[in-house]
Amino acid sequence: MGLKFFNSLGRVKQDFTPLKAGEVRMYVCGVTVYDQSHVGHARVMVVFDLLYRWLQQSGFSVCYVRNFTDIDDKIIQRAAENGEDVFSLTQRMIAAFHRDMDALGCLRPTVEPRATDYMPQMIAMIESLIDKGIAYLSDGGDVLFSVRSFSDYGALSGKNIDDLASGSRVDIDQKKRDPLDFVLWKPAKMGEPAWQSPWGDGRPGWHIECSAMSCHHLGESFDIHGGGMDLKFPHHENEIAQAVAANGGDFAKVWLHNGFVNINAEKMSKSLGNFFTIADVISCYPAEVLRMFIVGTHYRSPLDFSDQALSEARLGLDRLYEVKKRVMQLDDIALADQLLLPQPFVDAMNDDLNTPEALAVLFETAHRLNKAIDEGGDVTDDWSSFVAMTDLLALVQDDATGWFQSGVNDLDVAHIESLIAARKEARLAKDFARSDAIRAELMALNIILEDGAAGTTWKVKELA
RNA sequence: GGCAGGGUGGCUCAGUGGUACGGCGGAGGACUGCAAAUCCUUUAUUCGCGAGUUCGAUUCUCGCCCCUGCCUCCA
Repeated sequence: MGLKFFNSLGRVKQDFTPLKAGEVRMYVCGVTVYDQSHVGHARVMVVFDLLYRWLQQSGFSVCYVRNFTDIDDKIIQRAAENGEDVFSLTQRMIAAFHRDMDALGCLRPTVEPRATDYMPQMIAMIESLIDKGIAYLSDGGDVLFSVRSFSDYGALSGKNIDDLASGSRVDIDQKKRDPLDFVLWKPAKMGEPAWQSPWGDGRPGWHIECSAMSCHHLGESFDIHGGGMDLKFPHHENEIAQAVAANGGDFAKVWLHNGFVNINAEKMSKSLGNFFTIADVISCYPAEVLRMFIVGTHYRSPLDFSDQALSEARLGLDRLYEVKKRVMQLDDIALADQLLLPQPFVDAMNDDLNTPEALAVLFETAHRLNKAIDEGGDVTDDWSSFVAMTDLLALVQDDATGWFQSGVNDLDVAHIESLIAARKEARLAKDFARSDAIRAELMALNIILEDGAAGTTWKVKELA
């Protein structure tokens, strides 16, 4: 079974064939850098990181472009609130974003363009749209895209212009010829950052940057364009309109949209204020737990965020680390010459990136490993598969012992180990009362002891 | 109002025209001085409701109920 994707454009699952054999060009909408990223952002980034890894694993050479929106109204507003320079705010937030992504195990894209570095490309695209009569300069000095001049408008989101217009929540703006027309370039107000253009000093509208940057790096037709479901309309619809109208070409062939992260069955978003930042979450849980939480649900399904959900992700990960720990305690661990992914895992990933199914294969492998260890059987093949799968998913990457002992300082470790040594003597002397007293003492400190063939090990008890 | 996506065991999450994957949890057992971990057995006559197509539907069709999202910035 080959690689298949559910293409939002047309809403069908279809075989994937890149435009150019062996190469995949993909663009993913990144973040607007005015604040910390939250769990919703984490989801997109992890989902497309998985896709990036999977495409490479499948033998493609991948050019992955993910932008930063570093100029926009919210950035200007936030910078003003902070009494901070726009550039310093965006620099800070980009650094924070990178920290979050590194913690989550997301690989850096091939290119991470920043909108402000692409003014000439955006201006050229807008000029081309004006030349073609598709964009116009309004009375207020805005350059607007005329939606009715683009016949395919609505193809991605399945919307019909007239339906949109009639039931619309869009404010009627007198400067617009049609309420759906959107801004390509807007004049700067006093004190705002501005760039020179044929229409005066100003800044670009939101949508044009993605069209300009994606086409600049990937050409006028490329393979995959991704982002959150909420970007489908109007953002992606507008990107298509701009790029196709200006350049011709098909723009993106496959559109992939991930579902939302919800809290209490409600979308997590900045505007509702019901969000947790990635930094918040990873201060309470190992970052891999957040990744596991995301990987455990298919990317297009809604994902309910809660403390309980994170705990469950952690417990699942614990099981995996438990196997790793047991394998590491084996005398002679070998890896096969080549780490082969099990076929069912490959099939699952090929099937529109079905990570829950892929995880099921991983857990089955873990179970077989445990069984083989219990029975003293050969572990090489399953362990090689286990490593191949966890490496691909970027899970279970920590040292197993460290995973279970995280958050304990050196002083406590010394204390724990001295108690374990004392208990060992008590056990040798068959003084089980003393032995149990020590176990109880450590349990009170949330430390669980495990007596194994190789001696006693300990781990931190997780608080549910 | 228009459009889109959902409703699967205690929780979570896959999936399929022939009665359901995995994880968490529960129960019993094995192992252990006691534990923990692991293993074994077990835990949905059932996949929102009703009707239809079919030898057979949770999976296809139609209707209904409920939930969420988009239609304004949003990953």
